[in-house]
Amino acid sequence: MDKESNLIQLRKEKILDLKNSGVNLYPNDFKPSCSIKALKKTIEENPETLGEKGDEFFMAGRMMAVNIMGKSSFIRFKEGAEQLQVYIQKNMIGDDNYSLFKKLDIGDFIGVKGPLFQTKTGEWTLQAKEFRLLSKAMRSLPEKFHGIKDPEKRYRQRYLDLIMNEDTQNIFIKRSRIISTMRQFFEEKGFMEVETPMMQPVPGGAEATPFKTWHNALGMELFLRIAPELYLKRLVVGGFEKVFEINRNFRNEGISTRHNPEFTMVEFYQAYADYETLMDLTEEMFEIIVKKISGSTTIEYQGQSIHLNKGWRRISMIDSLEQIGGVDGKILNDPEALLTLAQKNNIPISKKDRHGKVLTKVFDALVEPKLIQPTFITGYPVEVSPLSRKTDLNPELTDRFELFIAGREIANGFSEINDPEDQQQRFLMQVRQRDEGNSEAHIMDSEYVEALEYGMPPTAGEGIGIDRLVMLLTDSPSIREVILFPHMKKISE
RNA sequence: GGGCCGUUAGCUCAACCGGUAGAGCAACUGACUCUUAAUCAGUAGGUCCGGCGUUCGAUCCGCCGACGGCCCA
Repeated sequence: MDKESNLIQLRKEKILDLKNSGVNLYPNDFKPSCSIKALKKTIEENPETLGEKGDEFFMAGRMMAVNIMGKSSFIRFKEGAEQLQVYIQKNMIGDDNYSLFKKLDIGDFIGVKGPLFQTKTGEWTLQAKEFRLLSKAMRSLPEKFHGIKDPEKRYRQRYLDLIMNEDTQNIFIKRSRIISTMRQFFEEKGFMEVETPMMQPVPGGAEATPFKTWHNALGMELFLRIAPELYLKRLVVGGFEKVFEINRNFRNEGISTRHNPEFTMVEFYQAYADYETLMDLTEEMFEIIVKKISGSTTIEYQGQSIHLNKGWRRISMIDSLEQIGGVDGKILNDPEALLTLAQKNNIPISKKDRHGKVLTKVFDALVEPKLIQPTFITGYPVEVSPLSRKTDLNPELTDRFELFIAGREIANGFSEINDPEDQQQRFLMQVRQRDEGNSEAHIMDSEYVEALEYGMPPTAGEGIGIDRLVMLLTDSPSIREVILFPHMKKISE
């Protein structure tokens, strides 16, 4: 990877010395009694069983700090927020073991056995009676106080970030808990978890540029999915009336603080539900998750207080343009006046864009950034909603919502089209857009339409961006902070 | 894709107007049996992101490129 520094040279010589003196640098027969966390719990609950004559424990870990004071030393293990200090004395472990210990480095894994005692400051500390090397490190860790800060290094070598930065660990622990809480929520509501193809012959379910790949044996082009939507609805046709899938989607687009080429979404579908059912469900789910993760329904995100307790604002796109975007209501029905407004605000409009698309673009520019508190925007134009059911009283609009928090889209849900002829027409409208140069417009998926022709119950479905949700609940300014290995350019040479 | 900023020791960061690079921690040698950013004494460590140019002389100025961060589309 990089040139060998003097530090590594020295380390290699040391390792060779240890090997030559018969030390097994990588044994695998040491079994700790318990984790540090469990040990700390024991200390808290049963301090009377400890002390010099009390229970002895086998403990293992990476040495994160070493203080050698001649014939006695302190070392420190870290395990997330938990730490364990170990006291090693020459006359306890013997001359040979002690001189071996002195040759070891911060970053090495060691195992110790002994009872606990309290130092003069009261810290419970393991008194090592036995000591073993468990795994030798060849490279030295970053500096203990400042740790590792360079974002590039943190992302490319995430393991170092995780070793050195407790905050980073906490983000990914929270991420895991958010997903498991969500999974539990769906299961308790009677949803079944499924997995649908990540490689699809016709990429659909969203407006995005897909990644292409090739299957050799089948001799066919495949696409990494941009959404699981059309497969999940086939399952509803098949009789699975409540399904969800938590997995990756891939979009071949720019990278930013809010976009990673692969990102995680949950999509879920419920028969005999409509988009309003899902708004209620979303509020309920978020409240449960937020309480569990943050302990409160109010969170801080980048200096803003966000209140996530149920009863979020629901407002139509048209009303939001007027009330939140400050757009004169008369303009909204006047395509020319709206175009002038868009130009004035430097909103790029294509000549091919129909009125509903222009409205949506103006909304994105003037309203979306102002939606700090959780807000459902409803009544999306039919032109930008090729899979959403038309509103009964106004066929220009759809039974759809998007959820915005902290100025960002977090979720998108709607009552599904189950009229196969309507769906066919919508796809055709998309095909026309594609022909007119919109490379992100939907591709016709005739097999999906055929599935609808067998009959789909009235259904509503929703997708929630997990990465963005995790950003929100971990107060992370960039999506890279919540993805373990965000995509980076390859370093040449 | 565009704009701004950054890249110096293993890590975190300095270096005035262009005059051959410095600290803390880590490392190495030694002292030290209750330290906790241990302490004390000493030592070593650099392709200043890469290339080209300007200059007597470039970490510093200019151009090109790589990678990253932020903002915008």
